[in-house]
Amino acid sequence: MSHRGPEILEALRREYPGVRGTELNYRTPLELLVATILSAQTTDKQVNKITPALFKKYPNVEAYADADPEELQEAISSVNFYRNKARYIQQSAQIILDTYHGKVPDSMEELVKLPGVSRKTANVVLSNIYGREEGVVVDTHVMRLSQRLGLTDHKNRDKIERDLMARFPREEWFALSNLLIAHGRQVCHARNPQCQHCVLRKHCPHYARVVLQKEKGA
DNA sequence: ATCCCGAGGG
DNA sequence: CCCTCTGGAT
Repeated sequence: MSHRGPEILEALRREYPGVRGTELNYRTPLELLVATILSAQTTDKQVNKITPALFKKYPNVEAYADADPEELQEAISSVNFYRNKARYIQQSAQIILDTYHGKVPDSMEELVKLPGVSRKTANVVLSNIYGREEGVVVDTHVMRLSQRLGLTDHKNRDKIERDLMARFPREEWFALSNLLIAHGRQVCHARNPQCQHCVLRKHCPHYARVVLQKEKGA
């Protein structure tokens, strides 16, 4: 089972040589933290559409902390769960100001204390900004592909992350996250996975099942 | 109708 | 484990 790890990574690297990190647009740690909070159950494209104006209106931590809650909501109203997210961003900003001298913390332990930040968001910030691979970014794509590829039997995010961390060496965690996400977006879709174009077919139990189903149906 | 780089609460 | 939040694209 775990022997497929290196082959999967190698095939994905060949397929997506340009993949480096997040597709979210940002210039500072704070901007990435905010963009990542906004990206929950929302496409990166959708987030990138609103962040230029948002970052201009709220240029620093103080601006978010002092923001009028309704104005902040309005500024992000086109993304999903905007009321929760506005609250998370403002509360996180206040904590960063009070506890971390206005600087976005650079450890998993501190990041996950922020409201709206769990391991997934923390991993995005840590790996993209600070070059730290404390874990694997388990988003909806990584979750789905890990299950289809038989890299995990779990459906819980943290358990899937543990399985991936156990199967791949730490120095591959960042690349693995980004490659699985790229493949999920381009080929291994939630609804109609393009298995005919998939470079991981021969490693994929899900594909084997799909083929079997077809043969039986035909 | 279903999905998108989820998190918090029960 | 489950549910809610909740808008825009497909």
